[in-house]
Amino acid sequence: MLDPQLFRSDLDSVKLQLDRRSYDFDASAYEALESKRKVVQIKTQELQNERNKSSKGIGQAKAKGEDIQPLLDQVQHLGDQLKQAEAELSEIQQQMTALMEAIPNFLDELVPAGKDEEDNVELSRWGEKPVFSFQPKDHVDLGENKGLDFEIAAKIACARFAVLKGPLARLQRAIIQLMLDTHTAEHEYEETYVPFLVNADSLYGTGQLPKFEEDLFKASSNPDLYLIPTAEVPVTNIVRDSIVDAKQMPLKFVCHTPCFRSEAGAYGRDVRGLIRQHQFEKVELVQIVSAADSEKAHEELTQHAENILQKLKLPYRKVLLCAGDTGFSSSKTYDLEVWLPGQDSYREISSCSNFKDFQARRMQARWRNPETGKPELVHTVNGSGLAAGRTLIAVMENYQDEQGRIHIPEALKPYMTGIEIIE
RNA sequence: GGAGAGGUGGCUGAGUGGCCGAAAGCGGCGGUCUUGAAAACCGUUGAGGGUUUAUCCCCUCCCAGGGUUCGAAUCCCUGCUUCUCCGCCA
Repeated sequence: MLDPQLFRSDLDSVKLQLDRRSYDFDASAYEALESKRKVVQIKTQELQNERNKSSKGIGQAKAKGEDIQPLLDQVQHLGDQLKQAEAELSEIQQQMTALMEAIPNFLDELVPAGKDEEDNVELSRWGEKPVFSFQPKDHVDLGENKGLDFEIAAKIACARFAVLKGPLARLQRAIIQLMLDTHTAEHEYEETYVPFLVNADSLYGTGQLPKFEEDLFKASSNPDLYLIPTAEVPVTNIVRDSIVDAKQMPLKFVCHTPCFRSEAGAYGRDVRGLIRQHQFEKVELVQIVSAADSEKAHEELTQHAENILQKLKLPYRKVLLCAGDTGFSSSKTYDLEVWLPGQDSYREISSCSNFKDFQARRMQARWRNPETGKPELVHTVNGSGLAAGRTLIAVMENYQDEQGRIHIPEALKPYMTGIEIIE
C-alpha cells in the first residue's frame, strides 16, 4: 500500500511513478472520490461532535437533578442523520481502500525501464561454466535411475509434483542444511519455524491478496487458510500490527519451508522436470529494518544468497529486474540465475527484493525511532537463500560426469555421511 | 471434544453506563542534586486520522464485528484468542 498522503499532496508525481510501471491509474476517478471523502468525513465528524457535546450536557444536567426531557427531544433527530453519514463515509472509505490496495509499489529510481525479462539488466557473472567432453544431460534424465520420479508423484497427487528417494532426497536435505547453517552461523540470521498455512490477513499484509488469489492453494476448511506460496508470508507477518523495539532492530530471520503455488497461469511452461512445481522447498531470508537501512540490507541479503552459490561453486549471474518484471509489492528486485547445463541457460534460483514501506503499511508494522520517539513504518527486505529444489537441479546438472553420475560438491560432503558420488 | 476464567497504553494492572483516552506502579524522556554515576525528588510520556501556513480545534480507537442507549472500556449477541482443569492425540 502506498502513502495516501502522497496522493493528496502530489498527485502528479504519483502519476509519473505509476507510469513507469505502465499502471493505468485513473486519476480523475481518484480525485472525484477523494473530494467526496473530504466533504462526507467533515460532515460526519461534525455530527459526531454535536452528539458528543449533547450527551455530555445531558449527563451534567442529570447529575444536577434537572429535567432532561427537553434535551433528549433536541438530539432526537441526530441519530438518523449520523447513522446515514457514517454509512456513507464507510462506503467511500471502502472504495478508496479497494482502489489503493490494487496499486503496485513505486519503483526504485535505479530500476530500468522495460517490458519483460528480456529487458532485465545483467549486473555481474560469477564462476566458470563447466566444460563437458560429452553432451550433458538435464536433471530429469540424470535422476531417472536415482530415485527422481514424476509418475509416482502424479499417481499420488497430480502433475507438477515429484517424489525423491534415496541419495537424491538426502542431497536436497543436505542443501537445506548447508543453507541454514551458513545463514545462522555466518550471516547472523535467526532460525525460524512457522505455520505453512496462513490466514487472509497475512497474505494481504505481504501483498498476495487480494490481487493474486488464483496463484494460491486454498484449504477448503473453516477457518479459511491458504498454503504458503513462500515463507516470506508467515515470517514477514511476525511483525504485523506491532511496534518493534529499536534495540531489536534489525530483525533477521532465516526459514526453511515448503512452498505451494497453483501455477495457474503457467500451462505449458516448464512442464518437464523439477523447475516449476506445485510444491518445492525453499530457504528464505527476511530482514525487518529501518527506512535508512533498507538499501544496504538489500545489498547484503543478496550477497548472503550469492554466498551459497559460491560455496557450491555453481556459476550464476546477477540480474536487476526491469520495470515490467518487478513484482507488485517490490520496489527493486535482484534475481540470481544459476547456470543449468542441461537447459543451456541461466534460470532463476533466488529473487531478492526491497519492499520499502509497502508491506509495512499494509501490515501496520512499525518500530520506534529513538531519535523522534515516534513509531515509524519499517522497511521489509527478503530473498530466497536459495530455492532448494532448483539448487538440487543445479548441483545435479553441473556436477554430472560422462557415466551420468553426480559428484557431491565439497561444501555438501559433511552433510552426506560419506556419500561422494550418486550413481 | 467437555468445564471454567480472562483479553485495557511499551509492560503490570484499576476501572460495571456520563466527571474516562483511561487511576496507580514499572519502563522511557527532561530536570534538580552530584566531580561523574546511582539513589531520591519534580515534571513529562498512547496510536491513527480530519481541518489548518501553523497554533488551536475536532473525530476514531480499551481483542474484532454487530446491537441496546441521548451517551458504552463498562450492558447484550457473534467471532477470534489466551490461560486452567478433564478427555484424546503425534
